[in-house]
Formats: sequence, structure tokens, C-alpha cells
Amino acid sequence: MIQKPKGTYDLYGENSKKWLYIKSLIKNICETYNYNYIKTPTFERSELFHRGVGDSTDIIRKETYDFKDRSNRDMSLRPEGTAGVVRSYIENKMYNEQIIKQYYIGSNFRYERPQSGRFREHTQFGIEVFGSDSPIIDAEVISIPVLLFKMLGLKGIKVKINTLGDEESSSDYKKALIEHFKPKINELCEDCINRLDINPLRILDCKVDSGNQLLKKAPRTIDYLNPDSENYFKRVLDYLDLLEIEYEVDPKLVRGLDYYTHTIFEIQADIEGLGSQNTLCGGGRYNNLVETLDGPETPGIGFGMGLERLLLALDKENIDLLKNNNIDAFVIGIGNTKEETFKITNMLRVNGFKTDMDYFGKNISSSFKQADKYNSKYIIIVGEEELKSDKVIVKENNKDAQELIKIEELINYLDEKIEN
RNA sequence: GCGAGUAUGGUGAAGUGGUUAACACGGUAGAUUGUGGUUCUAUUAUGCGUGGGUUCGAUUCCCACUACUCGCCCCA
Repeated sequence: MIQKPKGTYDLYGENSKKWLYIKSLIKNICETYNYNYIKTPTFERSELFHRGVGDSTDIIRKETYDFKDRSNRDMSLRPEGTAGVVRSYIENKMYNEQIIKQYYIGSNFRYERPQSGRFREHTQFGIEVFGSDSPIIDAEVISIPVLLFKMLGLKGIKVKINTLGDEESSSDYKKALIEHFKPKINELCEDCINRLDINPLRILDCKVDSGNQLLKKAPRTIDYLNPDSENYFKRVLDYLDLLEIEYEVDPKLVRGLDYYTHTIFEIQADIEGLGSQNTLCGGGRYNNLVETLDGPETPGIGFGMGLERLLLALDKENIDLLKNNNIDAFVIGIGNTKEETFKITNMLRVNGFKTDMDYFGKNISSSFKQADKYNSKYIIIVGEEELKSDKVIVKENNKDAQELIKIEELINYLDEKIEN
């Protein structure tokens, strides 16, 4: 038997209903904020990710799915969403508009060992905004996942925020970090020793050394901000206050992708059972990325959110997304009425009623069971006797009373009933 | 890349070196050939991840492989 590839999953049954529900909620929220849907290819030239995401990141160094196509071009399945959207922004010259606000939902691929809340193919909902360096946009971008989690009823959500400042600030900060760590680098783990040269920021994120005094005494980003960067960060926080979004400034927060500048943030769910996979959403500002990928100087900001992880969190919290999971009508035929049953079912469907029918000619008892399973609001019985006068029996589920309704009046009848 | 654990029907699982592999859920049929969700009855794995070994005999013991799960690293 052929099995699915490691780290992938099949979406079906109840889970696919939850999935579609979340997707439609995301769509509605994004439309409310006036964001436009964008879809970019699932694979791109490998170079895009090397230059965009950064050669020093773990994602690029050891987690991409790389392959050569039949013309021997280097391709990669996308490991994250931002680089492709930026490429599209530049290639389609969207910079002719002053501001572009977009959202996407799509698969990302990373070659990792799977575990709870982590897959080799996972889906991210993300948004990217180009063209504005207003701190209002930072607050708006953060407010979107916060609203989504709130609408889903997710508790224990924590927004963590930090800033890297502009290029000057973060380069000053990196120097300070190297100076701080270099003399005693041997006290740290092997990974951190490597990180010192590749990306010293990531040492702060190390969990092996998190108890080490060297880390606790490490310089803090916010102490190395130049006045402009400091002022910018303050305004972002002010706007978050204005929207009454709770947050926690975490000077040690850093991210695994190289392109970030200024604001970076993570949203974590403090939920038992999520373990270290508790980051539901991460993002930040990337004011140099468009230029890095050969576009005009353009500020940008965005986030990515793992839908599998979100679903897992909702599951752990016992949040039921399927409250309205039912159909309007189930049609049961009795006797030799298969054609009429199918026809009436079709009539209901064409008129917008969620309808199903018994396809097997089972006995009535079984058909009623089936109707219950689908949680049908109404049961329609098509019997030979009633058909003689062009009528069917309509029964509200769970009630004994039933009515004889003319087939031509059936739609109006159900319309009125279901409206109420 | 490193570490630990698990592998028995559609699902959750119990179990044993030796003729019929518990139990529960789900499925199907019937009691009820025109009215249900309760109940009752029957039925539902020639099979215990794959390959090899030990043995008179292996689902059970041993080895390898594979898959899955959970940690670490990293990330969504």
C-alpha cells in the first residue's frame, strides 16, 4: 500500500469542515480590512528564497525541498510565503499603486522531522502590506490575527513584540552582541558558537543556553535604537494601545528569517499540550526586502500563521467550530418513487436548500437514521399514495407532527419555515 | 541532524508460545415490507506493520527494516 509522505496529512471528514470554516472566517476578516487575495506559485526559482529569506537561516540551509526541473533549473518548494509575494509585487509592478494590502492562504514546505503541530507541508495564512511605513499599518497588521483569535474564542493569547530598529540601529546592536559574546563564547553551546558569525541575534533565541548569565546580561535591542527607530517603535505601541490590544515587549524576541527590520512580533497561545509549537503567528516589518529582490525601495510588513497549529489549539481548547453543521432537508422515498425522490431533491438543491437523499432504497428506519446523522432540519417523505395528488409529507425533525404539502408549494413552505 | 516510544479490523483498544483473537464504537441486515433517533438480535480481522531467525508450532521471543508518535534543534 502506498502511504502519504512523511509529515503530510489528508484533510477529510469533520476536519475539512473546520478547515473551510476557518478559511471563510479569514476571508471575511480580510475583506473587512480591505485586503486583496493573492496566490503565487507553490515553487519558485531557488535563488528567490536564498536572497529573500537569507542564506544564513536554518530554513534555507537545511529545510528546503530543492529540485531541478527538466530544463535543469534550480527550483524550491516555497518554505514561506513572503518571498513569493514580494517577487510578484515587483514583477507585476504593483508599486505603481501607493499601497498594496494582500493576503494569501497556501502550502509551505520544510524538510523537518514532524511532530505535534509541525508538518513538512503546512498551510499558512499570511498578509503582506507594501508601500507604507506608517506605524498605523504595524498596529493594523497585528490587529488582524488578534481579531481572528478573538472571533474563534481562543483564550490565552499573548502578543510578543520587539524591534530591531533600522539598518543603523541593528548593525550597531549586532556589533554590541558580538563584543559581548565573543570573549566567553566557549561557555555557550556549539550551535551558538556558529551563530556568532552567521547571525548573532539568534543566540538570544537559543533554548539550550537560555539560563546562561551571558544571555541574561546581553545587550538589549531597545538600548541600541537610534532616535528615529526608538520613536517609531513607541508609536507602534501607542497605536496598539489605541486599539486596546494587549502586548508584551520582549527585547529578546528575534525571528528566524533575515529580512526583518523594525517591528517584529509573535503571537503565542498559552495552551496546555501545544508544547514548544505554541507560536501560532509570527511576522514583522521588512523595509529592505523589496530592494534586496531588485525592486524599488519600498517598505513592507506582514505575518504568517500556521492553520494546522491554529486548528490544534482550538482542538485543545475544545472549541467547537461545527455548531451549525446540518442540512436543511433529507428526502426519503417509499415504494417505487426513486425518480420523484431524486427530482424533488434536485429541486430543493437548485433552490438553495442543503439537501441529501437516500440513495440505497433502504427501509424507512434506516433512512431516518441517516437523516439524523446529517442533522437534517426537515425530513421529506415521497410516498406513492401522496404522489397521486402531487403531495409529499414534510416533517420537522424530532417532532411527531407532519404535513401534506403540494410539491409546487414545497419551496415556499420550507422558505418560510427555515427563515423563522 | 540527535534522542525516546509504539506498531493487532473502518475507529478506540484487550490479549496469548499451541485448535474459535476479548470488549466498545462505527457499518450492514432484521424485529418494524409506509414513519425514526431508545431497545433487542444477527453479522462485521482465514488476521495481529514488512522481511528474516529461534521453535514441532510465532500475532506473542530475537534481529533488521519501514512507518507512525513524542521530545530536542528550528519554526507556523
